[in-house]
Amino acid sequence: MSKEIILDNNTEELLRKHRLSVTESRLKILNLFMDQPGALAHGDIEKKAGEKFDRVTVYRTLQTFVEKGIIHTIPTADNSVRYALCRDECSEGHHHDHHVHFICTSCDTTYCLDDVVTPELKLPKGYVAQQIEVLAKGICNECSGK
Amino acid sequence: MSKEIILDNNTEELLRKHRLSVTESRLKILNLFMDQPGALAHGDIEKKAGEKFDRVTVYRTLQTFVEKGIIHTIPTADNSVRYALCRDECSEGHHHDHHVHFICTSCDTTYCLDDVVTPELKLPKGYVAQQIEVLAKGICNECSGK
DNA sequence: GTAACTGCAAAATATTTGCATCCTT
DNA sequence: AAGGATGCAAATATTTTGCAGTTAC
Repeated sequence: MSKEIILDNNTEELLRKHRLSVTESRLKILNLFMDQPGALAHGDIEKKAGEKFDRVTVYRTLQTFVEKGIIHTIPTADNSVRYALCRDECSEGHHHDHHVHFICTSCDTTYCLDDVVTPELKLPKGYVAQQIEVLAKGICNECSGK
Repeated sequence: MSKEIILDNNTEELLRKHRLSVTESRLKILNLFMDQPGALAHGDIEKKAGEKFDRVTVYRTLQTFVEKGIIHTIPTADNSVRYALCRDECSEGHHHDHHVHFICTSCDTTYCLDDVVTPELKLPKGYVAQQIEVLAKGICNECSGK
């Protein structure tokens, strides 16, 4: 149906832009990221996709996307690894993740707050920062309004 | 037997303060943390301890220490989990990790920069931060001087 | 002596690799 | 047609659990 063509348009273009062949798994996984505001863990993807693809494919797809700069990992204090879409400024092998990540302690959603700028840090003498990540925990927009 | 109370004084006292029984594994693992400025991953501990204790003991000891507020986990973007000593303000079930963590891309040491204050963040409307973690990557004091 | 801790074995999870087959270009 | 991607099987690695023996208090 025509609905699928429109839906896939974005993602397909994104894949081509990164010189990746357009496959069903990649389109579907990419759509999962597009369809929701937060970040996804490996497990989420297996579940949400309705156990459609192999676990190994998910691993390899995520790894490819990270390498190509389509998604990035979000640091978390617990062991879990979460992935989120990169903004346009990210390019292969060189992420610009200067936005803030926000984890809601109520609904457990992880957001990339693209518009929140990472503040300046005064580091002790001798320390030179190349990249700064900010990870905020608290109550998100959705949950605080209810 | 009566132990070398003086040597173990620091770590032993710390364990007692948290009402943990003082055992050899706990003393040794705690000493590993005391003896170096950075953070340790589970694997580091197994290695540094000279394969003295069981892997399971390390898992359980680290978990106990985290629960009691003796150490805390440090978020990292790669999958690894690292642990570092908490400052005095940390108490059971309630960490005050408002200092900055710094990972040196040269020597791969993780530091807790206790004196660097986490800056204020302006979050979008509806978002309320309860805890903010800052993770800086770059060149550390040691490495930049060489 | 009792409760808590450790170490071994084994189970449960998570991640990686090899290879034959299928799909994209 | 050629190269890359997928899926299955299996190898590794990581983390958890149960339980018997040991240690701390």
